[in-house]
Amino acid sequence: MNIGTIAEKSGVPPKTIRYYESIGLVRPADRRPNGYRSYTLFDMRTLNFIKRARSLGFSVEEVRDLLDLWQDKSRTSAAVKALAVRHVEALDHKIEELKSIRKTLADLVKRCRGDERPDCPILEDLGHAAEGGK
Amino acid sequence: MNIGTIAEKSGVPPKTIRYYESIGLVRPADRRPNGYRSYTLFDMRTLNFIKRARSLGFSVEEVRDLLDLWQDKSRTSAAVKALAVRHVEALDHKIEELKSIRKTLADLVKRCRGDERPDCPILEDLGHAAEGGK
DNA sequence: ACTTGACCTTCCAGCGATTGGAACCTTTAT
DNA sequence: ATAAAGGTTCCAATCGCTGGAAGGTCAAGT
Repeated sequence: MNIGTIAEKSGVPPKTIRYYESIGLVRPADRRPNGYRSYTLFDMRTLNFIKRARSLGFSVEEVRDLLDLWQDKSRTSAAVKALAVRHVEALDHKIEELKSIRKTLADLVKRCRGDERPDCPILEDLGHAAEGGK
Repeated sequence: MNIGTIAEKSGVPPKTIRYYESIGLVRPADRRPNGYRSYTLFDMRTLNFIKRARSLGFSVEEVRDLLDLWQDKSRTSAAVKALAVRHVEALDHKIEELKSIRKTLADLVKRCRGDERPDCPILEDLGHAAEGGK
């Protein structure tokens, strides 16, 4: 399988696959006599694993750890769970942060008339943060 | 006021202030005879405005637009509101995305025993995404 | 046989928003 | 006199790709 084929089948672009190889996230692909990378179904599974893990918001370094655990038959599920729990906590933190921002901004938006006049509570908040915030 | 002083007072690090100047987000600071940047209270207000806007999640480009509107006395509050509404929508989108990820992952975590044994629904999900996802 | 187009290769650069560090100059305090 | 603390510039790194240039290879059509 050439890189274009596995890219299409896995949904991971060729550029990204080469990038993953360059940072050692996937093992270097075998090469054909012409220099083309040659992929197997094993590589497909790995790419799908990575893609899924990335879509769940794990960083590339976390994915590296997850791949290690995946391949390590003597792993403990506790180790995997610990990694995942940390990530859920990070997600919770981020969500709360965004919700707080959203609330502040939505309040300002609600108080802004949004007409042709220049006075606007949004700009006032940003401008007066000088006094209020410090 | 030297850059260190305004940095401390505004909470924007010197490095960041110079960066903002380099991308034209703030006007180039006046220079003293020795080459040091010299700041005024006007600059303080601008930096505070930027800091507040950034803390509300506006991108630097959005902050640029907001600064323009702030300085433009003939602006309409409708223009400001439109910008803010777009940003609230972007926040909502991001929050929903993270919540969805969090839910998926929290379910997997719940189903993982987290003991000394190797079998783990989290790794199973990631590994079998190959068949399930495609 | 030749050409076109689609693939593959490598390497370098850029995105966003800083931040760190090196190498150097100036001011302030001891 | 000297050392610490501040300022200056410029280049590089972060994270996770992605785009583009310059070139080699392959399969199909004329």
